Amino acid sequence: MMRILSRAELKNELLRSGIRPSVQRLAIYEYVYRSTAHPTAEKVYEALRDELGSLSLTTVYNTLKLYADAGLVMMIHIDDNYLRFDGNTQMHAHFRCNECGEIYDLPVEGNSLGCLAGLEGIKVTEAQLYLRGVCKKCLQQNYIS
Amino acid sequence: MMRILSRAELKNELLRSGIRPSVQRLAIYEYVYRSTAHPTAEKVYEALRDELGSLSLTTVYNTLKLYADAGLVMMIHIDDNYLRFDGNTQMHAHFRCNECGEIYDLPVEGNSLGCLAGLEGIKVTEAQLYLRGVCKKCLQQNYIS
DNA sequence: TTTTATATTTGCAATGATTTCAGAAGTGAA
DNA sequence: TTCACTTCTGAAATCATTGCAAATATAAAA
Repeated sequence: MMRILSRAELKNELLRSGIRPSVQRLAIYEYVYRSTAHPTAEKVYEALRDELGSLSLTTVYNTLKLYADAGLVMMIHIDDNYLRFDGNTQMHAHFRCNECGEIYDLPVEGNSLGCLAGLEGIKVTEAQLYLRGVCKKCLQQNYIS
Repeated sequence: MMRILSRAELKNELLRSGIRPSVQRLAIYEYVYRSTAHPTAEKVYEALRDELGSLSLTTVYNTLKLYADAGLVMMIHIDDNYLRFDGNTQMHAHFRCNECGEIYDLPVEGNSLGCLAGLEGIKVTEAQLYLRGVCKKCLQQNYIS
């Protein structure tokens, strides 16, 4: 588990990736980095609009795309309707509850790609494991009702 | 590896799932079942339109959704731009080449979820493993040029 | 400090895959 | 044949995401 970074350290992360840390960029990075809710672009926009005084949804999309290309955030495609973003770039799986729509992180232990065959001669740069089903909370509620 | 089913057997598969095998439905099922290209709805539509004389893109979408809910086909979310479908419902991973866009199947051996923690009390109904990178063919071409 | 060049942000319009919807066509039972 | 019900169709609507050109901010040079 990596230590939680301060705002100044997040700024340095951007610089290290060759990205100039404008006010908007740092705010967007910090929000996604600290969130555990896998926010959509819209969510990031709503959360920061007031705080920043001025912000465009286009900027949010552009910036998150920039970060995804730089490997600073992960794009999560588990939702049928929109793209989500995750500031945690360490290997982990995602579980989406079909009842409540919530997305949970699942830790991955050991070699997650050990079960895969046919990787010879292929260059893998990214791996995502998505699970769906019903979460603990919804299972209990369904049982009661 | 499961035996390849005949058209009559595919029809029975539909009936067993409580789906009435109309001309359109059977054609769509058979096309996705026999394809290894992870076709989009548009692709299915183009491939069957002439053969069937009459077909609506809406029907293709509705039918594929019906099959996905019934567990007869898998929805593949690996492509940023559109939904793809896979008639192979056995556990396997998908690899998408970032250069050519091609999607390949990767066999999964053993317990693919063995590396996961935090599954207690959760009901998992679906697992998808997506990989991205550069495929063998594109790696060779990049080296030559 | 001003000028200048460049990078970033903004808001609106466009895009396009997917869905909605209401009517048409098909199907099977009586 | 009629009736009730299911399926299909095509056009219009939806809406997340992207394109674009103008506005603004920033940093370096003069």
